[in-house]
Amino acid sequence: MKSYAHSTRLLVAIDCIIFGFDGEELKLLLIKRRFEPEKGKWSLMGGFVNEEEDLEVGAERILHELTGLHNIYVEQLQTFGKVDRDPVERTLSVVFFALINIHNHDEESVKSHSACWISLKQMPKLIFDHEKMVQLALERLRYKAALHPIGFELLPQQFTIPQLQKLYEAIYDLKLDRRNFSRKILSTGLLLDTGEKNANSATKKAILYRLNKEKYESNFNNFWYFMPVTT
Amino acid sequence: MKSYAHSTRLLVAIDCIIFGFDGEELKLLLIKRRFEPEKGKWSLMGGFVNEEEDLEVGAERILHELTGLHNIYVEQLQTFGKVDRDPVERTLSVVFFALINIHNHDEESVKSHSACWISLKQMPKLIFDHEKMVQLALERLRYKAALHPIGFELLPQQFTIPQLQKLYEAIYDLKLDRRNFSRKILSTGLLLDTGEKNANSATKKAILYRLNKEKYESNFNNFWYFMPVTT
DNA sequence: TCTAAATGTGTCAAAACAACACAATAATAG
DNA sequence: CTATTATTGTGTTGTTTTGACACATTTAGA
Repeated sequence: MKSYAHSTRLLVAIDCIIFGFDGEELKLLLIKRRFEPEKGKWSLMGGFVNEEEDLEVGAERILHELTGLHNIYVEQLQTFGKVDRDPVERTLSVVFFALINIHNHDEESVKSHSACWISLKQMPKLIFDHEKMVQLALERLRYKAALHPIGFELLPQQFTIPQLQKLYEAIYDLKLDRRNFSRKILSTGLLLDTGEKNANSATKKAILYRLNKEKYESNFNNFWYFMPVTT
Repeated sequence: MKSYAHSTRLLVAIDCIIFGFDGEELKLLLIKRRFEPEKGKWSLMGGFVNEEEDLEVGAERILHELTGLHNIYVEQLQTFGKVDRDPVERTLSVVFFALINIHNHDEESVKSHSACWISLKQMPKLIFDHEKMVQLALERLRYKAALHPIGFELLPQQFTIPQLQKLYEAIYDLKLDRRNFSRKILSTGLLLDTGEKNANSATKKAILYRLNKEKYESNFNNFWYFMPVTT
């Protein structure tokens, strides 16, 4: 048997939601679409699945094409398959989201794609159902970051507790108590004191930490309770 | 423009993981595959996506075909797309999982598909990558049921607290303290006392509760902390 | 050297939690 | 009819965690 006697075969795309954090705001790397329809409009970075390519490999290819990076945090979000989601032809979109350090990317390839880091709070209109994808990705990020230590993927190797707090505040769009946050984070044992201190600070220099990799990996699938419960 | 000038179109299947609970064990509704390859082997219920059919609609169609039920709890899990996952031809599988009351299903259609409720602890070998799908679905169920009140989907309309506890113990494969569990569940306000008591009990009859729908819906996306933290 | 802004650490009362005890109910055995 | 046994409902207690808040320390710049 070489194939199933079934005719409906669909075009399959991969779209990537790329999160970054600039120290103040949560941002997305968006591109200006380079072909019709909707040419010139804001869009997620995407591409079609190749014939002999696994989905995850396709996602990495597409992410690499835009950012120049390998080995970044990627997770499959969901597949969007509404019949009319693409006006040209029915196209399934397998959506991934990625977390990267906003300062680690290839400026050239970003430029050549007319890509831009845009704050989640100033999101422009996006093509097709891409806004729904972003919405879902944000929910998933909030969900996951509240329970698993993935926030670190958005920060540099060395970071301070106040930086980490600002990140969580950006993700959840709320203010946290400095002292309680610090206590909670330190109690996880995920942070290792590097001995160094933050250089560029106008006031008291904060301690630089790095991630405790062993603890991170061994306990990744445990639940942490980073966020306060809101009932 | 009528289509994209791109040739790779893929066959897309939908596979459904159907969870049930018989009062003691967590079970899956599995079928014996009715066509080649792997004819006669255990498999998840599935089918191909129709040309003019949304993914969710396809999932409901497939679930209805096997169980005779409509309006059941369904959630998209993930899309499996390894190039060689189906030996015949590359086929994407969009996987859904469903939670149903094990006593609500059409015996006839279940029989005609040679389907069977099988305990998770006695799972047979499954075709292709279906075991991975089940594994992922179980993880997702554990994840979700710890934080959101979806367990109720597996129980009859009226249920007792000991029944609910047995359900959670089955999902997480652990023993819980009866008294602490009761206190925690009641404190959510999700349970309404029906005034009735469990009939078929050899000893003290337990209070029958039903779900507080308003609370269920309004607070569904809040986090509940049903399960103890294991750090 | 004084000020202002940010950081590190500590306190305390309230809430949540795990471990455990005891009384009430209902079928069954004697 | 009573004792036994299994199960259910509810309470107690000491410990831990949490949220709200105070105070001292560091650094750049006035």
